[in-house]
Amino acid sequence: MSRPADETPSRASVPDKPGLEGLEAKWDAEWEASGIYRFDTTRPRPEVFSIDTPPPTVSGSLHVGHVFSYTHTDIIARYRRMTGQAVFYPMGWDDNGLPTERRVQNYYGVRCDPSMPYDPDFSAPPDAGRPSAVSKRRTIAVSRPNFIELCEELTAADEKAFEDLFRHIGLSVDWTRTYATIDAHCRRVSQLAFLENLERGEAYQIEAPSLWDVSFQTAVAQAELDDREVPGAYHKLRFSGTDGDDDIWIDTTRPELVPSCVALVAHPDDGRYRPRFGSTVRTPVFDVEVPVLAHELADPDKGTGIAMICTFGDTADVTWWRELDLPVRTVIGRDGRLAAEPPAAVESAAGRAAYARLAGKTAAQARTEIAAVFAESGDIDGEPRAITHPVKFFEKGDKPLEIVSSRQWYIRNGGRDDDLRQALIDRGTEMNWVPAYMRARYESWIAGLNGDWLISRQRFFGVPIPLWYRLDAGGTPVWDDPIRPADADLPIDPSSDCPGGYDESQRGAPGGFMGDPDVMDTWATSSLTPQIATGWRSDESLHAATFPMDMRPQAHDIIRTWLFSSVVRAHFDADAVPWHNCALSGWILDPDRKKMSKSKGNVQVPTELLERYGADAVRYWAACGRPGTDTAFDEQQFRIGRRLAVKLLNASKFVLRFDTVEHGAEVAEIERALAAFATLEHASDSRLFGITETLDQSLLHRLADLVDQTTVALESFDYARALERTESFFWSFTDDYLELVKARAYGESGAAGCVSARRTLRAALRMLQQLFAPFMPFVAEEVWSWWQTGSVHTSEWPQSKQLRAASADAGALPSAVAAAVLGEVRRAKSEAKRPLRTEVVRATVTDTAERLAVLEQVSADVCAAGRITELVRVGGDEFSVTSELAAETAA
RNA sequence: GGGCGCGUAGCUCAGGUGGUUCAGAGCGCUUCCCUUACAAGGAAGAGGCCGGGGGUUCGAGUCCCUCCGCGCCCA
Repeated sequence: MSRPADETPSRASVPDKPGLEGLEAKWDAEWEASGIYRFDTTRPRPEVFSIDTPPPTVSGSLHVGHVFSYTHTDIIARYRRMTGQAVFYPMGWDDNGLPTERRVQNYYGVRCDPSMPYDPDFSAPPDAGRPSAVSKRRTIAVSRPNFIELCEELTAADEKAFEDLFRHIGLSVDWTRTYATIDAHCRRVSQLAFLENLERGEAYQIEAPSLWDVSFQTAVAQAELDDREVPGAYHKLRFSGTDGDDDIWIDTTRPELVPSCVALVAHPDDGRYRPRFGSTVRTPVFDVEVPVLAHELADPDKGTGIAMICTFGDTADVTWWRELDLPVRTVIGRDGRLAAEPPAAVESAAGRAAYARLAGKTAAQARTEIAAVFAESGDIDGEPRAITHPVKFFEKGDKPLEIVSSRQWYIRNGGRDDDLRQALIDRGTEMNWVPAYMRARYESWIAGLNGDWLISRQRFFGVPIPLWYRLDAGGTPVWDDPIRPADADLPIDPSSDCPGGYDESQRGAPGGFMGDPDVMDTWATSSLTPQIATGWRSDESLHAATFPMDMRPQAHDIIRTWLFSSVVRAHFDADAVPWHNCALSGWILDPDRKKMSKSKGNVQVPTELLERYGADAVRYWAACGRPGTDTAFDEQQFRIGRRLAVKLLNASKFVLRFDTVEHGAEVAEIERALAAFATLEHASDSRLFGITETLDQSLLHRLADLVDQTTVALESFDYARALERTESFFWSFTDDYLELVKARAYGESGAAGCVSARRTLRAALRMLQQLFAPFMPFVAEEVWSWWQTGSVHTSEWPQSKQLRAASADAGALPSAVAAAVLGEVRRAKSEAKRPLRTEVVRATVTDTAERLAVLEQVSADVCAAGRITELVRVGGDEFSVTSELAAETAA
């Protein structure tokens, strides 16, 4: 009985009492040691599957949302790996941006002062991390490079926690390939891409009105806006006619902006005001003469149908100001307060006196004050009327945005260029969207753009704009001709690095230079993750093997930001799409169907769930959430997943026992037949399989169908369907097939039937372990290790061809007929409240001739499983089974 | 106001190109069973005019229209 070693691997390692505990740590260590998830850099592009993993924001805490969508991606990665592709699966950390900046300020008690030089001897304050101590002292000013060092120090611990979580849930990430969006590599890519955009004219700076957050003291981009319904009040104000014209009454929610009023505007078709177009009126109290103009953006149904244009109250003002060529009369400053002096146009003593009552006040304070001023002058009609109206906010802010004029950097995105806009919409059609309807969100976002992408931010913790400006003899910056660094010097920080040909003493001095004070928006770096991960401009062979990437997984709420901006960058950098497939995941909702978020306090912590149910069970729950669909958090699903994992352990143990346990059949003959049977892959002729029984052939037929279905589903990123089909098959495998062949596998009906059963069991088990591997990698690897060599995760994905050959066209019917009869017999026993092991003296099956013929082929198995002594078949139209149970024996 | 998605058993959801297979799964509930893989299990049962109304068709959860309700994105 000699057998090749590789056909009898470690049978002894099937445990008596298999369990799930400890599998995560065991296999994570094993995978790390064997390096099976490392990217093979020698493989050519067609054999590579590259994934643009979303870098999680590491400044927050972990929650189940992280487990959810990352599991979806991992399932695809594992499937692709089993199909033979080299999977490029890096991990990034997003530690660039406001959330980290704020945490560092509070944690260390520091503030960033970009004007300070780098201090190489600086170290973190000793009381860092102790809020009570930090809050009692003054904040320490540090340079931007020092501040970034503190950010890196603080985020390192968070990144460790995320990596631990991601390892615990079995992400098959190549952990040798990680990046952080604030690290030197990312800063370099971000700056280099910006400089190339600048050279090609895709980036430009301009002094223009832009949306401004007065709390954060920074400009913000269109993609970061939220409209919020807030209370306001219409103030009906009198503008007096000139040259004897009637007065005009306007409704405004922002009366404090009257000193910045530059015109009135009504719709060109509005008969009420048409006679007045071209005439002028005088503003109340401030007494400035302004024109009455026409523009189609004016809404005749709003208020009195005529609006005042101020510089600037909202984005409509900006449009009117630009298109009607109006002057600027600024009153609101960057701090959100009214400037000390009124615009020059306010000349009258009364006007200036009135303005003095507003100067220095916040917009809200000034609003109250000016209502009093107008009440005194009689220019307001009645009391302000309370309304609610949508107002633009920075998504992270809590004060309404103001619009101030400032010098900012932009990247073109089609918002002001129809050709570019169309080109970017066309890029969307080059990508496969999962689910397909998500493309509509992308297209409608682009269609609604009304300006280019503002990328400069007046913040500290971010990637600096890598430019300097010459200062003329008067110390004024020469904006039009920036000094750019050499590529080799990147990344640079212009606040502490010197441009070539200058020295530090010339910083800020007339005839010297100054650094650009701004940093780039966090999306300006995140939009480059495909370039960052694939070695763009730094590892050209890696880049060639992995870009454009195959898959971008992400949540649907950031299509307008991350997804769109990435397409813009790849369009410019590579004249290509950044990836071929966009897989959009949904959100986790709490059981009340509300989105989970920290602020709502309904976040589930994954570590506890992983402890209680195991990683495979948590992954099971995640995998049940279909692509793009929001999924409610349901702890019940974890239990089901756990039960499935346990079932796989037990079913594997059961099937594998038949290698050693023999009953009545000729042991030597069975051993010999099984020895010749390694895996189905090695056989090409159906006769060689030795699978002679109809029920076994039928199972293989259904298994072939399953393999085809799951393969198709996974190819189209529909992991949920693949899991559902596999799970459903698996339960019928254990509940019906295993019961039906149990006796035969024990050898109770001869050697041939025994061999057929055992081979089928082993072939099916092997494939089921593989089909489950992407979903439940730990338990799959565990049961695989009991009898196979190597990792299941690098085994070849099952193919249906050999199965079909072995199934001899048996079809699915024998399985269905056998299961149906067995089910009826079980029901009879259940209804009689008798144990399932009760003997059935006679079972009479009524069915069609075709099905009865099939039943005959599987009757031995059915009788054995149902403990049926005599099986009688009767022709008929309606399927039914009458079971005569053996008499109850006296207790 | 515009766009997208969703409304199927008490709950969570499946139902690729309309046709005995589409009226399903799991959970929950009820009953039974310690059967030699599994009692952190197994077997069986009850539960639904597939949101309402029209239409196309020989035939519609499945396609079209409309209404109602819910969610998300954008104005």
